[in-house]
Amino acid sequence: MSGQKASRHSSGPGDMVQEEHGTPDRDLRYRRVAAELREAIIAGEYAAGAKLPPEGTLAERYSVSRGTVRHALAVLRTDGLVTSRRGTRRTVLGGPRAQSFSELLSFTNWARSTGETPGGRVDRVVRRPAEPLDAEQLGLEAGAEVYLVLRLRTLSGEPVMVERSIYPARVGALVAELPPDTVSHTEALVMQGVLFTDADHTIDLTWADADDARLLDCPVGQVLLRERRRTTNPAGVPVEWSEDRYLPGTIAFTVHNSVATSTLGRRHSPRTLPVGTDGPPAA
Amino acid sequence: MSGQKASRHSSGPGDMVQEEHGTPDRDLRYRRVAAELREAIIAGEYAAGAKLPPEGTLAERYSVSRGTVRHALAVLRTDGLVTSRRGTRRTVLGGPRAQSFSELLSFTNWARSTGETPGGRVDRVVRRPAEPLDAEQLGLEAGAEVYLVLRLRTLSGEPVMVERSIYPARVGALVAELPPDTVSHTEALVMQGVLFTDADHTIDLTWADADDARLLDCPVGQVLLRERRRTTNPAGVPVEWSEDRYLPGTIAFTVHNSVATSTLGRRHSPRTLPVGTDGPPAA
DNA sequence: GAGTGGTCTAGACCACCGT
DNA sequence: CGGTGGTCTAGACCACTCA
Repeated sequence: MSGQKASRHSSGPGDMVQEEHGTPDRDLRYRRVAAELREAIIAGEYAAGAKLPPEGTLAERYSVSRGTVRHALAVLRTDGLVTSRRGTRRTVLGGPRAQSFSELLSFTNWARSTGETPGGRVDRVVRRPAEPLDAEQLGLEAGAEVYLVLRLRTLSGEPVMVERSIYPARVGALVAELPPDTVSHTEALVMQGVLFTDADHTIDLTWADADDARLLDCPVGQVLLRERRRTTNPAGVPVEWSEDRYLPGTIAFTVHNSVATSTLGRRHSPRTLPVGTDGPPAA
Repeated sequence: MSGQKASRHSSGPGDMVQEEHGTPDRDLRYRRVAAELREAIIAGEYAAGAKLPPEGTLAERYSVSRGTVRHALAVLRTDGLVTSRRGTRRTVLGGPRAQSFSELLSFTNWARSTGETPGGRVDRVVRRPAEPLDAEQLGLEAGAEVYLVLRLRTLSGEPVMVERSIYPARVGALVAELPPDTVSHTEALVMQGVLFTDADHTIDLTWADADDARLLDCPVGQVLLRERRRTTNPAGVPVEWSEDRYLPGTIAFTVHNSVATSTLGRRHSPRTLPVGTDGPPAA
């Protein structure tokens, strides 16, 4: 959402409706409508560039109010499936499909959604006092107890990423109890009632240290694509702080945004997180 | 927007309301409310972790309907300023503030919004037939005429990024006419009536070629953070296709997302765009 | 000027959270 | 159980696009 262009267009935050947190897809009417439209688009009933029927027509077709249709269309719009402009019918866009929050949050969910086979192994779990950056990101006192989980993640058996997740004590204790072969820590936590609702991501690059090199089977100093993520629960309390390092060529991050959907930004001077300037290790 | 968690939460696209394209911030009621709440939050009237007043109260306070308040809050939510959960009041989040669409779209706008001084110089403008990737991204016939604009971008005089923008003939012709010292091509285009409403971004890494090395004053083969961007107008017609290569350490990309706001994704196997596997040039 | 999307209202009901 | 946010409706009016 938000800004745009100067003269004719020009900014202004976009807007979105609220949403429920945990209902099967087709229970809610707007989701049902969104799902059916999405399927129709993907099935090719509406080709890229085609116009969608007017809201009123859709409302009749699905026997819902216009408001509900608009809610559904807003979902599709954020997903980057359709645009809209006053005065004309909505247009179907081509382009990549955005993924869901859970696919973003969890390597496992993401891999599964792409048909890949996710795997991994825990390298070590360490219980230690929070370092300054940990404390800051998790909103803890310096020195509070945290858990560090270092894992290698694989795709179809190939090493792809090293994940360093840091959890506050309460959450970390749950993670430490998980069976060593647990594929998705995130999923396990969710099932134990830990809620993940918001995440801030920072993407830049860094260089492999000894752990990375050993786990990814690459030289120390190898350039890696880095994603750092701070995830919070509905109350805004941080529940995870993770640094993921990907081998180049294995992954790219995609973002869709529009005048009605912001969320992405660039960062220059260190604001919250230092940018990866450390430079390649002497190695 | 979108998905969530498994058992209790679990996925499902989020949702957003539609939005208008070009009205001053405070004309619309929901924007006025959003703006005032945003200011109040930034001013510290609601600290991080604090609870916002209930929707009904806000509706009275601003003399609008509850629907309008919800619309405003949805804006703040997408910006990552507040969370929400049924049954409890909304919570104010800390964390980085999301930037606007225009800041994302244009290096110039972004730099200005951070207080930096953007600069740059055009290295060359080439009019040539579209290469296969260009044609695909711009939705043109192979061999259709496009304009390539190669520019060095600087921050406070320091080289930061090399931008290769490819425009379809109609748009390119406008760009080619711009005075050589035009700082913001995007802004200039907007003023000429070219609309930018949606963008797909892909972030990965690549290695400097001869042009990059010359302009950025770095060795050939230097690792660079790459952002490729395809921007479309409200009709879904591509208006720009750009590849930006940043020196490491100068920049990081940030994304906020929540159960109510997706847009970010990972990509593994080439779907639309090949991931940067080319590997460092023999150099 | 007809068609269509964006804004806004008023009210209803439900699901969930905490006390 | 009361408070609060999420869903849905029905209708109104306006702004913009396009023929």
